[in-house]
Amino acid sequence: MHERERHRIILSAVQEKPVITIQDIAELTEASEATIRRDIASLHVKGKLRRVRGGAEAVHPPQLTPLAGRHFHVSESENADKKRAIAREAVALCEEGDAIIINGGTTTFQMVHFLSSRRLQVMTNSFAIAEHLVKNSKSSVTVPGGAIYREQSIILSPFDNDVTRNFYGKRMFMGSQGVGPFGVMESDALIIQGEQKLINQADELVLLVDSTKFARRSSLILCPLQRVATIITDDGISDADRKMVEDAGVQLIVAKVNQTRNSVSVA
Amino acid sequence: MHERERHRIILSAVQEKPVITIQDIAELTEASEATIRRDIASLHVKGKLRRVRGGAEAVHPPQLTPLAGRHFHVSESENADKKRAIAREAVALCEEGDAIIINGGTTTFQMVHFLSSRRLQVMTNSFAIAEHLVKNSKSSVTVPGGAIYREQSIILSPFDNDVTRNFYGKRMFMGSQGVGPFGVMESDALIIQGEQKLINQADELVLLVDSTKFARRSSLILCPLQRVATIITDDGISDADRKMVEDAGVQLIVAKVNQTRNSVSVA
DNA sequence: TCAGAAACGATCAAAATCAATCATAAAATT
DNA sequence: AATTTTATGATTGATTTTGATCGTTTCTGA
Repeated sequence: MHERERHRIILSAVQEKPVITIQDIAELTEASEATIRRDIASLHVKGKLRRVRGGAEAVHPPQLTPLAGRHFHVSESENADKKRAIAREAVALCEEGDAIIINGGTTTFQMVHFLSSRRLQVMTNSFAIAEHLVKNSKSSVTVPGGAIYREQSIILSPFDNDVTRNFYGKRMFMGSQGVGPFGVMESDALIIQGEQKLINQADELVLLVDSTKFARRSSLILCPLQRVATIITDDGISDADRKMVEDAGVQLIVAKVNQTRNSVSVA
Repeated sequence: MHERERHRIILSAVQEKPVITIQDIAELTEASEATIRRDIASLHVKGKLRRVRGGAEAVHPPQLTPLAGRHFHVSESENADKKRAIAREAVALCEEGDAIIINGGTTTFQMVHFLSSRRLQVMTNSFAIAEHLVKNSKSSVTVPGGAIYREQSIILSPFDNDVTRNFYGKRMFMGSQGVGPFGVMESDALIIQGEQKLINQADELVLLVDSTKFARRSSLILCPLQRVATIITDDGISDADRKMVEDAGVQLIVAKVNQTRNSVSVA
């Protein structure tokens, strides 16, 4: 067996299991342990994996991330204050007992903080949101069936016959990658697939986007702007964008970012 | 078992329960207590957990779980060592890549510890199991759609049209309230409803019950004993019960509970 | 307070793993 | 074809890890 082939096997093995032993690979490749050690050492200096006593482990620690997915987290922290202010307004729209749908996303995730003292009927395809609400609220929580995608923390099924059909929401809350006159845009086809299903189950769509999203464009159009009943954004929105939204007949709610608590602003 | 793998298990265990004992981990990892002490000391200086007398605790404060199911947790601690030994045998039946179904329950939940270093395709109606596997394993995780019941940590839908139908498992692992010649018994009608759906999606049923369950009777019969392919229990099972199981044509696996460390048994 | 139990730290021997070396086989070069 | 280079496997001794033991400390319950 050639060196490259062994390396391929080693790297693929290290992806599958958090740690692999020298012996495992030696057996797998029918090479001697000495050779495997050299291979691992070589891959280690190339940064393809990390060498540990007894074997090797993946460079990306696949392990516990408090919520789900590192990607989810970094993106979560950007514009966190804006997103939080927007989320507060979103929750303010809800009355006790309402049935609502929350589509997964970093902005909509912020809603959980304000939902903890509420009692609603929530359907969400976000595993992270469901987890948080189950633990920290009195709301009833419903999820669609399907596989859990760690990166986006989304539950998604390729099938049409899931319980999503049996849920009806007064409102559906969703974020997006970008908004323009052409409609609501997303970049991930996977996400769109799940969103489409939910959209049909709600009367009103409420879009949660920070003001930077009006400048962003993305590749895939989720739905036309007219389908959206309300957009909630922050006070960084431009007059042009404001007009664009209102021309489309969409209600606009602008959340003040610094206003909330600790009004110790420099004023 | 290798150092990294042990560390993974320890961290995953400390996350699930606020505090874990040295013995628990020693049993879980089949390593000596001395080694676990060293591991904990090492993880302590790395700041991954906090070392306390008798074991370790999560570095993050226990985090109030007002509704996360206290019932679930207390019941979990009863017969924990037996349940864990049984769960170990259950996971040992699985081969890499297998598609399996895990029905929610306190005994089956113990399987997650041994699954953390495996890569399987898991379908489960237990929110707690799904949560743990998503965070601490590389297995693919699929859940049925429905409402989340906090008390049992179960996802349940009254509808028939969920994605459960689209999942097939080589084996289904389940616990139960009681076992007798009449069949497998449960007390909660809600649980039965969800279990019935899953049972039809698996070739083999594997029943995980500690030996006390053979004496317990319950009101509702889930399925006849003949439907079960394998029963895994602990070494407290009586000869009569053993015979009863074998007469029904069910394979019996007896997990040794105290076998692992400190073989200072009275011989 | 005291005795027994449990947990701890230190120590040592055994086992596992590693690094270094060398001989051989394969590959590449001349 | 001859020779150099490289890769591999085996061996040996060093290093690290592990498990068991023992004496000490800490906890627990009477």
